[in-house]
Amino acid sequence: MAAAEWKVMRIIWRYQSCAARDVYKETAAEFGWAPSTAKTLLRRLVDKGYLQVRQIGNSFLYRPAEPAIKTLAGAADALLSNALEGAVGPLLAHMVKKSKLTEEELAQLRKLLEEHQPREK
Amino acid sequence: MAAAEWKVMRIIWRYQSCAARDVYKETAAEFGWAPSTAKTLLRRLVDKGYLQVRQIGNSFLYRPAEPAIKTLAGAADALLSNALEGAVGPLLAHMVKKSKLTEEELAQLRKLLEEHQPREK
DNA sequence: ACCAAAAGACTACAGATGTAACCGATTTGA
DNA sequence: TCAAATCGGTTACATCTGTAGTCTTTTGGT
Repeated sequence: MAAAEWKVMRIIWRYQSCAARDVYKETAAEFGWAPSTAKTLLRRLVDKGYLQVRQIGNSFLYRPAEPAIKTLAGAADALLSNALEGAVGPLLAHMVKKSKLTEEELAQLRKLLEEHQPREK
Repeated sequence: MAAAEWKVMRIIWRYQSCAARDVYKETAAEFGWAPSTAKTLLRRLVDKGYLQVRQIGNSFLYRPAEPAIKTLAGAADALLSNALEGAVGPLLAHMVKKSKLTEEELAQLRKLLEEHQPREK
């Protein structure tokens, strides 16, 4: 998924489900896109299976084809396997440093690390 | 950076510094690429500033323009800002679950999480 | 000194991405 | 009811990516 497509996905996730118009209202305001740009992106996301559409009267309702976390996890996996094939530690460290995390998220991550079987060196 | 480019970067990182021939030997063996494919990728990576070249005799020596971790961190940052703009927790959790980490890496991550200032909810 | 091998440079071309105009159908406000 | 706004669909086009052929120059071997 390319950057412009992520922008559209984020909007859809926020709305949970919305019409083309909602999307291009936002992309116009946020990025100055022409409506047709948003429409093209929506079509491509449907083609790729990231979005589903349902017709409502003369108009269409877009919604994510799968839960956001699944899509995100897929992207993360692509990065991991594309980029480093195994040497993930330092990258995770970097991401933890740069991220804003809530107390619950921190707790969950600590728990995961406790449970994590270390790999032999 | 696209998938094919990552493949080349990984080879260069492994060699630290190498000639075009080393790269296309590997890409031929691993992915069945024609030598020219590897050469094109090398050129593009130089154009984009990911690789530096130095001439050695009639030939060129390629090496990373910046430390691998910096390139990787950049890619991770792009994913974070492209994809989710803030809601990193569940993604990190996913990555931790899927990763193989050494004992040292686990320790470092635990330490980072200890020190991490939680964000207000 | 010559020729085959190898290096890098240039060119190619299909598919993906970023960005958008135009078009015909329909809804709707006046 | 009639024109304006809107909808989704189709088409466009420049750039980037994946993959590779060709050309010219260098060079190592004989």
